[in-house]
Amino acid sequence: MTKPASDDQKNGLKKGPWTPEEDQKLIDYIHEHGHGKWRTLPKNAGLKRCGKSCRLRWTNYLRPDIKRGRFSFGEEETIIQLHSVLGNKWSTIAASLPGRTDNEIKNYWNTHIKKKLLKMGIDPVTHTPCLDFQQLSSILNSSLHNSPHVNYPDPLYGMGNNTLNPSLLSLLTAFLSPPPPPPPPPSQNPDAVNQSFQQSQQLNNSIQTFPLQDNQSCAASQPLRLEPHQLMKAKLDQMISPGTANFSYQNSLPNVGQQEGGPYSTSLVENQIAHNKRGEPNFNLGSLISYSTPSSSASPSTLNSSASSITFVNGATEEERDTYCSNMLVYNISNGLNIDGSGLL
DNA sequence: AAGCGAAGCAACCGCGAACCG
DNA sequence: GCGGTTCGCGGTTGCTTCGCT
Repeated sequence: MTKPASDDQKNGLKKGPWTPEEDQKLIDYIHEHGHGKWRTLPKNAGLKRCGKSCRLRWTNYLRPDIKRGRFSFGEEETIIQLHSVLGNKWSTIAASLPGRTDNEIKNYWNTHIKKKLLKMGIDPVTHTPCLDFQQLSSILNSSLHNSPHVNYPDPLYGMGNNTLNPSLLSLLTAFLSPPPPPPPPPSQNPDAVNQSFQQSQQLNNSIQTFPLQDNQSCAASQPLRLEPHQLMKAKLDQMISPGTANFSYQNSLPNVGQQEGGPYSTSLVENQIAHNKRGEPNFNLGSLISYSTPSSSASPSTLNSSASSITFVNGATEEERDTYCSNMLVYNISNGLNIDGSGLL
């Protein structure tokens, strides 16, 4: 059965892929007359296309300022951050990425980023973890037992040299993080969009602290989340023990040690960067995490003496990320690495 | 080398907003 | 204020390419 002819076809208008000749006609016409008046443009340019098709071809493909090629790390992260604020406002997102079209970003989101977020157990719509504990546990176990690339002797450590297994900690980070506040209603106002983006940046740059609780209270409130907390605490306690941990970058990040109820001693685990076969850094989450313990002068009333806290330096500016390699999570997602950070190693 | 499915991407479609007389 | 027209956006489709068997 043949499809009925559309209005465009009845009008003798062509559909489908553009030929180089058609492209050249459109380019020549727009160079001479500028764009706009899309309705009348094709006739004036001698094209058997509808105005809509011409506009799309120009804005998505022929425009001289279009940037081609692979999305950079920064671009990908901008997309993810803006999407978490704006949702599927592709044209608004595209406005923040010079040379990229809304269509290109939309395609890239649907074919790359969305799948990888899902693979990471992150809901691409809400940008919050969508794994339950059983799924998380399953991934932890499979990473421990089945990783063909990196033989981690421990699900949370690297090769036993105080290097945290970055992927699993990123997973835990996502799993343990509270959901972000609901996004503001979408707006086409550029000022409002910029403001939303800045707020998003500020939110991401802020420090999120998750106090570790004792077993009883944790089990009582959120039994399914008990084990990761306990596990992380135990591993970090072990890692931070005197003489075994290396610290650096202490002065390079926001002052995460000054918190209400302090003073705290805060250190960042040394950032140890492996490289994959392409020579690209395979970020270690060490730079994402600081570990705080109450100093001897901390008031017991403000902080239980047996408690510790894990502080996530979640985000930071692009420059800080680039400099201190603090966003292994997004990097791994963007570069097709496995959840365990292997894949290309 | 051929067949097949998956992935990637250009292009189309429908709808709503903006514009204009 | 209203109706018609144009434009732009987001969702979807379908063709091409790639990779695996």
